[in-house]
Amino acid sequence: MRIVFMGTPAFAEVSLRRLLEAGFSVTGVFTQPDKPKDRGLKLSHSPVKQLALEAGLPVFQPERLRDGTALDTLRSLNPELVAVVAYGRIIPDALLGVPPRGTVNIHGSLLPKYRGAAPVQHAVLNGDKTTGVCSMYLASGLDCGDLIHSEETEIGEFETAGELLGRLSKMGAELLVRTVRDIEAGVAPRTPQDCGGVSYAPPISRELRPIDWSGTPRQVVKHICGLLPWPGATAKLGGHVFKIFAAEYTDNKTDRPAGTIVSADFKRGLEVVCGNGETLRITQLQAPGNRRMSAADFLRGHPISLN
RNA sequence: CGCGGAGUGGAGCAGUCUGGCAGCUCGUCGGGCUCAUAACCCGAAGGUCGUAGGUUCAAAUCCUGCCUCCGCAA
Repeated sequence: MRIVFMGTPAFAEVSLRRLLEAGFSVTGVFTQPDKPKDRGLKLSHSPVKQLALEAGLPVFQPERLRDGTALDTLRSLNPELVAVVAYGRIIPDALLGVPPRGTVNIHGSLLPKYRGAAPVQHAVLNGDKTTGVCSMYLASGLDCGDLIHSEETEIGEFETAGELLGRLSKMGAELLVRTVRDIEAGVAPRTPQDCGGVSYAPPISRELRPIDWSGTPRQVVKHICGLLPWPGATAKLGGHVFKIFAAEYTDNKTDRPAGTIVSADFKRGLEVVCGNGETLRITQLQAPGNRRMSAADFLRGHPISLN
């Protein structure tokens, strides 16, 4: 089976690695163009490109997919199947028509729930107890193709989107291998999505960062977890805006208003009132320009006064 | 040359501008007090101030090179 792989971030890299381990013939890899990144704006390439280079696979990084060049490239690779995992672009219909066995995609949710760019983050943000991954045929339209396989998993109470993404990437990789094998054997199922259950998971943006203390402690925790590792939920406490990494539930209740700091010492921790009067203890945070540390450590050197 | 911050006992920080005894809040160890404590009191150990040079009577502090770490932005 000649496969062309399209993908970009770490989530996709796991799938490509698994495909190669499973012995499939990957004849070309499409990934997003290199971009200036990090301190010094060094040009860096995607995890998928990194792996492709190590594996000696041809890498293609078209700036645009609709100018005909990408189509010619894909045709010249003569794939039987195209596998897309978090490529970061809509694949034009013209490209979908190239591989005779179709174009398959791994998506980080149980479609039709959470179509779009950030299914994993939204599953966490919404406080869902479970989510999953699924494989599907790519069709024109956002994540609306026919389903092939899916697998469900529970979301940990304090599991971050990043951690969940890591787990789902492994599940997705296994699912991809299984899917490709089934297609190869001609036994892959094909089920249209249930249009009644459609919901969307738009890209995560920085505007989502500020914590709304009027929510329940669980909602706040889910907000924190859903925005990690990026962009991170923020809270204004004692005059500074902190990035919040972790919090834990307490047994305390108070009638003070939401957002009030009820304790800020390294013994009791940094405890903040939520909407229903229950409090949440912030355990890991990061001050501007500083690195991440425990709330207790931070308070040793930066006392916050209660008022 | 994208912008910026930081390296100081085990932790988090102050001190650097204006050079002059190594400091704060904790932790650790020993002792004490209390019905009790995430409480209090007394005492102790623990630091080549990232590194190499320079200036100086004197450098954590000023100058120069280097190393390491981190934030923002993408």
